[in-house]
Amino acid sequence: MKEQYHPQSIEANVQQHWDQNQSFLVTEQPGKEKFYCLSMFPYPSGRLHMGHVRNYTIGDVISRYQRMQGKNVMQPMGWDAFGLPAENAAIQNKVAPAKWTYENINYMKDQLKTLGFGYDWSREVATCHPEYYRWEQWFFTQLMEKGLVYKKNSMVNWDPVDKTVLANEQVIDGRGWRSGALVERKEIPQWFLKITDYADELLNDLDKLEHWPEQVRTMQKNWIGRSEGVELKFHVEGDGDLTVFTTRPDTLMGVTYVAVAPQHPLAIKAAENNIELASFLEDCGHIKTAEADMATMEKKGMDTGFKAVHPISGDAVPVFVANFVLMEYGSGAVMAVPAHDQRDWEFAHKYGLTIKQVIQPINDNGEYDLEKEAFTDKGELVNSGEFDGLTSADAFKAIAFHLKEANKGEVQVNFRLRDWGVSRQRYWGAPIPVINCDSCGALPVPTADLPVVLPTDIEFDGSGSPIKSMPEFYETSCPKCGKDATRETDTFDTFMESSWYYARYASRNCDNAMLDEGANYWAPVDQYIGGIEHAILHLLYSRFFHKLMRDMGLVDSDEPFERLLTQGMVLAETYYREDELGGQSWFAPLDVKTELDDKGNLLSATLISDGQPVQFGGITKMSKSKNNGIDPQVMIDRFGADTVRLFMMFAAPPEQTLEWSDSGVEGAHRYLKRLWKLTHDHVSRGPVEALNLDSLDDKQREVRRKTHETIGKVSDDIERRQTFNTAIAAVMELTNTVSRFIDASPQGRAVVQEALDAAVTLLSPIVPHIAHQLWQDLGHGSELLNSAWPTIDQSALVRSSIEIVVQVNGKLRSKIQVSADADRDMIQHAALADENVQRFTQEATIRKVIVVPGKLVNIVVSK
RNA sequence: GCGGACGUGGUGAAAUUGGUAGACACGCCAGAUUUAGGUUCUGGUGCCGAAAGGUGUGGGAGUUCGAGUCUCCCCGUCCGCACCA
Repeated sequence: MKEQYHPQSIEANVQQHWDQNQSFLVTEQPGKEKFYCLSMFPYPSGRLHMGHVRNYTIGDVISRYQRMQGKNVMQPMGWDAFGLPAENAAIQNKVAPAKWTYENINYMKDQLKTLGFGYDWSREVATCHPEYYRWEQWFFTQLMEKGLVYKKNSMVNWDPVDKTVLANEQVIDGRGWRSGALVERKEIPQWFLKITDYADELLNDLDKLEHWPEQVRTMQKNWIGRSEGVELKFHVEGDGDLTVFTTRPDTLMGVTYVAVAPQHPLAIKAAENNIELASFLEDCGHIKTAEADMATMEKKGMDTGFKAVHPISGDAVPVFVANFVLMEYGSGAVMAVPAHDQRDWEFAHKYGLTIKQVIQPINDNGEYDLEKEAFTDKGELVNSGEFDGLTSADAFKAIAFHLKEANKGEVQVNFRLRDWGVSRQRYWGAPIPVINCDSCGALPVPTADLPVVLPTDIEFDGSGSPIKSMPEFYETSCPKCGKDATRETDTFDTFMESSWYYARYASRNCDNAMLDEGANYWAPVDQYIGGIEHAILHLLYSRFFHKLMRDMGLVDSDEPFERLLTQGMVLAETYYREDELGGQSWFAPLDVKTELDDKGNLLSATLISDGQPVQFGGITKMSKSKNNGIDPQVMIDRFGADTVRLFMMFAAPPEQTLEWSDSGVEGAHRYLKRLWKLTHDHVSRGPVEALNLDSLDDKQREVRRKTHETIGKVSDDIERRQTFNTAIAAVMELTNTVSRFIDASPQGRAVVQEALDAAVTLLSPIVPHIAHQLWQDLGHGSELLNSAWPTIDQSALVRSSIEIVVQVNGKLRSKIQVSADADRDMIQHAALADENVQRFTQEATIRKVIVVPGKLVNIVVSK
């Protein structure tokens, strides 16, 4: 055994050993318990960042732990390879998206290998590969046949200068990020998947996901947003009926106006002869499609001049256009009750509209002031004619019944969830497998003609997708009538690819179907690990896809992910400068020099290369677009993979947000050196004899107890709590105990051997390379990777006496030792007899004594 | 704006079921050995205080024998909001 710890050579040797033995190649083994451990696959942005290291280390720790529990573990890896950054790189560096992507994959794969993750690389997928997306295309054609796909108009951000559709991310302060032009909302036809058909099941099945974090289930529940209400009609004089949905029909008699979206036909009709209104609608077209922007903008509206007839009272109320009403949501119209809805209240105040109270607190309990704000609680009806005196709940039923009788409305369940728009007007994605024929309409590409391969030999200049001006791609013939037809040139949303990759890993080599029986052997994923930022969209779409695949007979489970660990984001500072057009260029934190005051506040930030100031852009998740990803490579090169893995797991519990700082890496490295030296010193003293439990002295028993307590603690921390930081701290305590234990006797050394064996094994999922080496040095011929996880010897845990904390009025005053089997009276007696305790109880009256056996005594006194 | 989380020493954090606040580390201070593979080892370290002791988990209130943990209000930060992935 070498005296010095040399991570670079050890890691290279151990990785080569795993490679040669194909240690992580797995196959289906009926009869052996399987464990599918999956980390969210990365977008191949160029280099790994710390968020990846965190994610993949967690996955690897869990995989190796489960393997040592004797399970058949699969841990695959692949690439979420389509997406916007490849197009941006193409524009910036004049390199084709495919070439850029594949080069990034190669580089990042090497990085993953140097980190020693136990992946079965034979299952690797890259979503930009035709052999992957052909099955996605096939699946889409099947969904078309089943009627789960449709086309409708929907809004996009249009850059009138670059003549291209912009992602929300590419719209900054209402302008295109490259052109600086004011964006316009534009409606174009797009493909949708009917996720709303599955809304109920997606909602109800959340209850089955016991091993998902509560917060993720809550977020999904709120996102799906099931609500019961009434859909009703207002007749518009000189036009047709206006349909609205409300969850508060009890407030119907308080409606004093109705509002429609700027894109609503009624608004457009009203604007035909109203220049002012037309100009208002034009202004409304310059807000980007993101809901956050819609919700935070100034609420504005304008009277259309139309009057709507109240379905019960028959009163005429004005119809307004309001910029906050969404055309995509519901019918694009809402009824407004200013007295009982805060947004309506503010709008009514701004435009001088009537505020009519129809609800009051029951028995006048509760305070409110309609002069200051809306009263939004439920209560009892007033000013509502025949409904006066009813409670909100009863009024809901009565008004719904009334409307139903009059054929003007009915009870309806509504979802906030909208159908999934999967069309993108971009190049770097999977082509949508549809052929448009003038006579036959939109038809799926026949299975035999799949995949529709995306041409990769292209020039990309950023002004629209090149395949849209490539006749050799889009010119084709109709599969039905044979006449000339055109291919769809839009591509899929990249969430399509990431919605089913977990299943494809399990059927990786199947070339005649989307999935084979491997998918049912491995699915569902036993442990899924990924960033909390995916809590809603990716996880909801995957759940939807799994149910679609189930209904097509491809898998037989209901949910894709059994247990979910949502990793907290790794954040870093951001710095930028604005250019003349108002665009922003972002600088890597490592290239910026900062000055802080004593409290850590930022005084100044300058770019190291030119010494000029840069703006601080806040602390945000590491991302390509803000250029604040920290490359782990420097750290790996300097300290080795084990140190980086140990440090990352030790820094914080996995679900917690982590503000990146590298202080402490050296501490992790130092610990591994200490562990190495401790083992070396022990081994160099020669062979160790077997433990003889009957002959141990007290100190030896104490070390043994620490060893077995640590085994229990670490097992629980890894398996149940998934807090790897405390697992590491526990092993550190154990090795600290061993370092302080000076006993060169044969049994003393046997106790140390047991402790070191345990420490090395317990740490092996986290620092597998050094552990592999130390295990051999400790004299074991077996392969640590395949060894069994250690178990607790209960007899080692027995204590003869325990410490009890004594408080007086809740304040710690003393600690006493009592025998482990002492009862309440004995503990209380010992506590009251304690010298220190008596100092605080002598002059006072004892009111009460609380004894918590095994823990503490609290003596309540008063003067 | 809406939905979800988070806030503990100089720093990362621990406290698992309401029961010793600060485990384990980083940093810092003092000492020892002198350090060639990013030295090593020993001791100290929340704050105030000589000590006894007091005080302390973003701020304010409350429940309890006892609150970092539970309840309410406020402040701040982060994530998501359907075309970043």
